[in-house]
Amino acid sequence: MSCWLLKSEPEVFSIDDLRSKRVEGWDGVRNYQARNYLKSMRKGDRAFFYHSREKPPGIVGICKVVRIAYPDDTASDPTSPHYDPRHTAENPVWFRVDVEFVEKFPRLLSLDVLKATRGLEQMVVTRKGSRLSVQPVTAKEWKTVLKLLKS
DNA sequence: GCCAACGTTGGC
DNA sequence: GCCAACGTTGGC
Repeated sequence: MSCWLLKSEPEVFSIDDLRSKRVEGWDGVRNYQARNYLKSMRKGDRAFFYHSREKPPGIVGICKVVRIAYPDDTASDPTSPHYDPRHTAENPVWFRVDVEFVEKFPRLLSLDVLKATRGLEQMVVTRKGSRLSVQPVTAKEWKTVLKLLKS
């Protein structure tokens, strides 16, 4: 089982939105590297839910993959901000997975804290200029982050 | 809201 | 296939 980190602007889609919907398609990803990570996700994989463009940004909870990658229809919708004419039913370019709410942390683990935590120096999200919205997380990093909740 | 860092596009 | 110009992301 792999671990991931999914970024979302809470103004657009927050952990609370996921909690009330229970399951939601993680759509709108329009970056090839992020898409490739989406496609390598397996059912049951867990992901940190990260709020970006927040004050402060950070990890707010956990969700899990309940459906593996399938075509992201928002790419076929001309009215969608994520529309891409190259994407067709025959040749889908963009994909999404479905994620289910697992838990919301009692407090946010801020990016500042993550950056200052020993063992998370190599974590993708703590690296400068890291814009990837779907990121792999190592098992070790996953445990280190969870430990922060107990401190 | 600014802008650095990054990804993509397209002229050549 | 290089790389300048452009668009976007996201911390600050």
